[in-house]
Amino acid sequence: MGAEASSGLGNGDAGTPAAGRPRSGEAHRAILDATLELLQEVGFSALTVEGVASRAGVGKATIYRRWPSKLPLVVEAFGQLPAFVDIDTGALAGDLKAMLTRYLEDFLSTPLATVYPSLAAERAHNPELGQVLDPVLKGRRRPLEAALQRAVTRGEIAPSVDLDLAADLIVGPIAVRLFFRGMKIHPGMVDPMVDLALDGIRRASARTE
Amino acid sequence: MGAEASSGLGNGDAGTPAAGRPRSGEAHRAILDATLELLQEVGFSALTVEGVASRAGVGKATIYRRWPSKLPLVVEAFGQLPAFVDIDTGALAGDLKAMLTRYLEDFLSTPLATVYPSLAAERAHNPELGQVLDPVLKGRRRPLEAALQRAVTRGEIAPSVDLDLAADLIVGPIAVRLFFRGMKIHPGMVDPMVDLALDGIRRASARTE
DNA sequence: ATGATAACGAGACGTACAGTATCGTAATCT
DNA sequence: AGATTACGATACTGTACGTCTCGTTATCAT
Repeated sequence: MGAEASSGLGNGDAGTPAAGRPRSGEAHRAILDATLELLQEVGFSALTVEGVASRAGVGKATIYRRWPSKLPLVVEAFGQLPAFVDIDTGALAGDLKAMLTRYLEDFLSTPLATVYPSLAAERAHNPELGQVLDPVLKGRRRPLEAALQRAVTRGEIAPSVDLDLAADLIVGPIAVRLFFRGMKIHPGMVDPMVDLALDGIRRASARTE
Repeated sequence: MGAEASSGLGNGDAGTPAAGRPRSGEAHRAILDATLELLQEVGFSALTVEGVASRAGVGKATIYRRWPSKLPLVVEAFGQLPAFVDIDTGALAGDLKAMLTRYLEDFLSTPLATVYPSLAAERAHNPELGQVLDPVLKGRRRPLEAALQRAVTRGEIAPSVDLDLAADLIVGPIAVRLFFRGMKIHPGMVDPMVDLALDGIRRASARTE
């Protein structure tokens, strides 16, 4: 366990002299866990640092020693939420449908639906957040891009297609409905959505090949 | 003070019993204007009701007499921001490209980019907001749906196409890039985006017609 | 061992702001 | 004229951020 691939801002470790008592990894994890729990229970805007400290059994200073404010804490907690999982079915349509269906399930069992738009809202008015957030978001999309890249290799779509735009075309309708329109997306809705987007992408392939 | 009462048309409310001093339409507008100004200047999360009252030259009670909390105030101010403007060029692609280009311009000159995701974030955790917001959002989309409907009438796309989904497919990539990825969308980017989405929609037409 | 250093949980503190309540005043109705 | 209600202003309560100071504890250097 552990496998702390995402320790984030953690101490870069390079020859840290480390005088004095070292920071407690246990407290670190307890804080992130409490943050995720509370995000799920009360949502982002009602989340308080005092509540996190209390839930984690930690002093407020212990939180502020690690994160300068509430926002970066939430960003790091967000980074631990499930992202796209790469599924290789051998065909693009199958990959996308499986991956999106899986991702939608995660939305029901995690605070993703609350945290995602909150971070988007904050970044609109806080450019620094974007710099912290973008690498995380990029990592979360990677499996999607991998599936598209496989389709290119397979010859399913032309190399000339803008894969970044294609990914946005596929994810776009879901994001709009989920976040802006507040619709709950029926799993059965995924297939027609993917088909519609894929038709556009394939057509673009046919035209430019 | 105020020498308002400018002229006649008070509130011509039909049959308002209206005992006592009537509410000042001038204050109402000043509040909404101040809200929009401050949304643009400091963004949603830094907007305070006290700041709005001060900017509008109004007491806080005057605001809370009209709106039960900060959120509905912002929703109403949001409703006054520019939405899609229907442009009829005679062809769907032209309509959409013109409308989206125009809309993107509005994003640079209004607080839309800040307010939109903030409301989306709030609704995720506050169902009541959705009920207030949905009619507003629906109204803002209407020109988009009108253009798609014209295309159906014209025979450009099949009546069997899910126009609601089609609209989301067109708007989706822009929303994702604008709000979640924080990209600034070059006007020249609109055409390929519309083309890609439209290819999918037309293909669906060809298949089911 | 012994001391220097720094993190720990707890919580007091100052500041800011939401939302309510209360002023005295001003506008409108009967 | 009197009743009623909104007005701007401002005091008030409650909550939460972010800072700071406690006494304590863990780790390093000597």
